[in-house]
Amino acid sequence: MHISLTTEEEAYFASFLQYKNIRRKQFLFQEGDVNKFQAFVIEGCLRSYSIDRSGFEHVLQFAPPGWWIGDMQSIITQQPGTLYIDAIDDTAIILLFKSDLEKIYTAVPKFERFFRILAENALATYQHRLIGNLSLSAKERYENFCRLYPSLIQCLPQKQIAAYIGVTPEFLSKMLNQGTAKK
Amino acid sequence: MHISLTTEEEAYFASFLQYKNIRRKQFLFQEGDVNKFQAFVIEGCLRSYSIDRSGFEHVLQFAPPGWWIGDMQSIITQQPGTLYIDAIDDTAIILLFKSDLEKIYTAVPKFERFFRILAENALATYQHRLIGNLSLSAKERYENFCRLYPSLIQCLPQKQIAAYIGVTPEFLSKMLNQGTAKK
DNA sequence: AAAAGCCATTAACCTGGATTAAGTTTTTGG
DNA sequence: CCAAAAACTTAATCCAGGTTAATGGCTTTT
Repeated sequence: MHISLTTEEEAYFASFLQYKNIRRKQFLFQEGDVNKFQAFVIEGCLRSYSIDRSGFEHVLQFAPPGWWIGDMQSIITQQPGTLYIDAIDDTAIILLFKSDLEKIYTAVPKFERFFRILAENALATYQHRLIGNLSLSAKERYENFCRLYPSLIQCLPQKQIAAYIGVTPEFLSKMLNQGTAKK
Repeated sequence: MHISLTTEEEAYFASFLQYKNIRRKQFLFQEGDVNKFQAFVIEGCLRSYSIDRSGFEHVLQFAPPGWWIGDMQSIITQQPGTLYIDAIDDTAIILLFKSDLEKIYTAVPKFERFFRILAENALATYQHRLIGNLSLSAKERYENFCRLYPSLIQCLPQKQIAAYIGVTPEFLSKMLNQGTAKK
């Protein structure tokens, strides 16, 4: 994806990767920690979210297989983060530490390109979601969600979807059950 | 900022920059165009926004001096964009074309780093704003806005601020005038 | 200097979604 | 396999913020 590597470059990169398993409901990262790595999901699913002062969760991102996740603000500044990241299912991930990534950038500048492209794509995705949150109704945001994460609709508790699109679980339930004509 | 350059590198980079002036209310970019450049603001102020199907504007970004602006989605994919970009005041900008930027990346890989860091910072900013839109009241979003763009509060019409924080101009006006004790 | 817009304000009324508080079903961990 | 915890549903009530519309002050255009 995005760049092509020699076998040595691949091996060099792979030498920094750390494999890890996380059990359902366990935390990878909590508010107040300094986030020192990005995580790449191989199997299962992670989520990042914040908890507001009333105790409600707001989901920033789900990470099914193939997605990267981390508390970007904290990774960049190396200050304590504001997000939580935990596992929705038992999950297998690869960790890539910021300190290693900096070595990699120096040794193989091609990786700057790879992560630049990654960041630019993510940026465009968040801009699109923000516009959606400013201009669309709850139902339309739900439909967008279904388009973005088709694999997750079946396996995700409704309240997680509610926390992503920005409504209460009660409202989402009402919304889904009144489009349905009932005998 | 972010990287250090030799004088040759600086000159090489500068050779691609195109200076341009835009008059207040004129468009730099419109929905349906393919965005072929990023713009860097030297003086004045630009804004990017979308128009929803009811005709309401939603501001994605303001760009006072020192900020970059563009329709990221369109720049990446080179497909027609969904945003509008216009000038709030008479504005001086520098254009950097995507096609030139690709040459620059190849010639001086350091620039990959520069724009990676730029994209990562922007990404963290949008994540933060999204969390705010999910968890904060209109008044708190207004206060955040004042913190983010202190230089703009005075010179920006209220309806633009409303379109950024996600409320109607009528509601913003009500909100601002009822905290104030009158006589 | 009249006309035409644009912007801010105010006020009465409306509504999408929140809150609260049950009750029911499903999941899960032991 | 069972008890407890999560997750989902329903319904009544409430409210932040939207809608509509009228008014008056600026600014721009002619």
